[in-house]
Amino acid sequence: MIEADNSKGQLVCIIDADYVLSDKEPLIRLWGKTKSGRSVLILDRTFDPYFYVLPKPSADLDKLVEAIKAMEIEGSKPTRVEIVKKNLYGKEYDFIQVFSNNPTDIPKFRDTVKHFDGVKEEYEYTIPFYRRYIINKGIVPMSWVRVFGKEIKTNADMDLSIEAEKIESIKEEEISEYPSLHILAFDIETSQAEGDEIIMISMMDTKDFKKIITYGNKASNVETVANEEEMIKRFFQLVKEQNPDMIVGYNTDRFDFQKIAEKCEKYKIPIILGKDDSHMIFRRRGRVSAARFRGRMHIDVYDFIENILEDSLSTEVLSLDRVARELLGLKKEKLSWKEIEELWKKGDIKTLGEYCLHDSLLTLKLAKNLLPQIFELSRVVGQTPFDASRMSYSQLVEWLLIRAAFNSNEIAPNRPKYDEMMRRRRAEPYAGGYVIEPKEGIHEHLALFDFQSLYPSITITHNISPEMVDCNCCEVETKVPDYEHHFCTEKRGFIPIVLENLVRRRIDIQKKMKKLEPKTMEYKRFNSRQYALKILANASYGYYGYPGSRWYSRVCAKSITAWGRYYIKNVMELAKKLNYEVIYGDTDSLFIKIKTKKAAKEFLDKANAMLPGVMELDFKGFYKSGIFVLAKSGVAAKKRYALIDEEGNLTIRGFERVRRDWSKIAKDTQEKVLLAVLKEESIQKAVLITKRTINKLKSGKVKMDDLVIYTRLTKSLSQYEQVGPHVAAARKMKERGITVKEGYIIGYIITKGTGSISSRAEPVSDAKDYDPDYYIHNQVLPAALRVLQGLGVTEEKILHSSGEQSDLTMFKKK
DNA sequence: CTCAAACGGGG
DNA sequence: GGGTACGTTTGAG
Repeated sequence: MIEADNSKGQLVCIIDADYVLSDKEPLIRLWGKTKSGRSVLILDRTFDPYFYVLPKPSADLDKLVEAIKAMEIEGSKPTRVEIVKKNLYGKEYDFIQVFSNNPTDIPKFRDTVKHFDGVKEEYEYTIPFYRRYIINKGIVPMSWVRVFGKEIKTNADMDLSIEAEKIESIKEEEISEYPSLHILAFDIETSQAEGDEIIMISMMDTKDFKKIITYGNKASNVETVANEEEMIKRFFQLVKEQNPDMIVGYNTDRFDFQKIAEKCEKYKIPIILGKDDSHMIFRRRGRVSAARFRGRMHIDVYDFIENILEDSLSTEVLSLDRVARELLGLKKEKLSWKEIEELWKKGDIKTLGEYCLHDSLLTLKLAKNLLPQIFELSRVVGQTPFDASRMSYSQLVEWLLIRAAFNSNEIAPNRPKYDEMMRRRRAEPYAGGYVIEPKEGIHEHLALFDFQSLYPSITITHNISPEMVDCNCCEVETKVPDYEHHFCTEKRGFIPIVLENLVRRRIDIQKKMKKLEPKTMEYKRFNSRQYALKILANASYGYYGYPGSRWYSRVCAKSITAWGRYYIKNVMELAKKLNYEVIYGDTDSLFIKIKTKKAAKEFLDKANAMLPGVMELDFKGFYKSGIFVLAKSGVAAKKRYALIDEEGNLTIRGFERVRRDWSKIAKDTQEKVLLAVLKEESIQKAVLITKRTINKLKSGKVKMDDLVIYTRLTKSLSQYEQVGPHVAAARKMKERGITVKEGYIIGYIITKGTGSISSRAEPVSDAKDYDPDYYIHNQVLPAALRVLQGLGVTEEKILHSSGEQSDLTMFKKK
């Protein structure tokens, strides 16, 4: 049956996009699925890459156009050169649009053109071709299109391939659901003991397919092959057989696929996991290289969690077990590195297999849980889930703005050059949000109020946009508080318009949600979408101040925080005038001592009556009591708090996280302290645990194993300018004839004696004693205090108190 | 105080 | 299709 009926077109949801060069011409490929679940590849060869040139005002435009037309680089010439009117920061100019028939020509042409007489600047020469295409064609990933064209044959493993003649986007309102997708999760286990080998691979998909592959030992639940190489080949073969639409994993960009790539290089086997016959590529994108295969989207759930979701999680440790516990309520029995190697050595493949498969299961469940959120984010910014799931807040805002710019005939400003970025980074920090530091102690009967999206509201209300700063066109009615700038009140700025649109869409969705049952799929989809709209609006302030921003503007960023301080101070003054005590306030939220709901509502109404535009204060609820701590560390003040609500639920934030370069005794103590607080509901017990650990350290009875600190040598020994403890220990090892190289992880113990910490760092094998003071004050106490400080416990209290902390035991879960 | 260097996730 | 992390923490000097 041919579904590509040219009269009606084919309805396809676009999941991914890329391009290939075919006969030296770019061929755009859109990878999608129909409602009935058929996979469709759409090909389009009608789109040409281009960039813009801004001539100097003095330039002879026609002459410049001729010069650009005449240039020839490595046999390529521009295919078309046109003069177009476009806006840059709201002002219209004549731009020269330079087309090519090959995307790789664009940087070459740009490099040549920039030296031409009469050229002021070049623009939009770094927009990846497939992104340029979907933006210009109005195609939104994870949305539907109707494609008209003829069916063709390709080498891709798809149900249908269409050479497109016309592609129509379907409006968001018409179809908002997703096609059903076949998702496969996988996980690998490795062992450092035997040359860093991959010892096992497990898979699980949404069609009930499960598989564990290993080599060597046999077990009933696993498939055993001859060796590592065969196992990897078998993995590729199984992926091809199952032919899922997506592959998902946890930290697979940085770990699993890196390991697989290393091994494939060693065995000289190609990594073919896509739907065509192309190899896997690592697309460098800043810190992380994204593992990409064509036509089968790889989503690394961890990337998305690290970039975006972390802010809304209560766990501060992003390991698979902790994230799964929070989001799914599922526990992962965590095996340590050592335990995995022991199971492998013992040949207990059955247990190891179960463990490995369980990780695939958790990853699959996590993906099912998070993909709807990734898809909505993808829709809102108009980038593929592959890209959107790997973007930071700033990048998401940037791509949202680039698409909006195209739609309003604006040119996207360039990213800053390296020097400019460094200059921005070194710039003086400016005043941020207004903070009222809390008085020490426990505060009761707290009402929490916060501004609904304070910074986006300010941006919209006061028209904060770079091209609107200090205009000459209108009467200056309102200046930014304590700042010699004003924003135009006649015209609307580009960014406020974009934000207004986000806010309006969010309000519409929230209205629709009120009519739906919270359990329905539609409700959940809307909820994901309003969340996506919210985080993008909230990230826009940060984008003004982000050094890599295309729309960087310190004036805008400063003005936003200045207005923010102005409004929250106003609200605080109102509270004082009404004789309410403000206990704590930070940027956009404040805790006020109010006892009744009625009084809270009255206060809220009075506050909102004096706020302009879309600005609005919300009442978030009552807390029976709370403690707030402002832990000064360097320049920035980190906010930590512990709250107990009316139901008796305890919320603590800003406490966890000791890293791997901490000793086991510090990590264990922190974990026990946290458990005491959260599970056993006793701060007193937590203090006792810490005291006990300290006493044990003093007595000298702690096992040396628990004191080892592991740190990686990231360069060769001679290259170090600063000799940290691990470097000092490594140098001692070298002197004693042990090989140490870049990349090695050095284990050391801080021993007794005098001098710097480094000079007392001894390699594990040589350490005879340990310095209790160091482990108490630099390891155990900081780790425990990270949790306890927020609960009002100080170092002195742990060291000197008799253990009586009765004033704090009220912090209990019900 | 400034500056260099390491962490995260995975095993 | 030119994006070379990022924000935070620790210890040395």
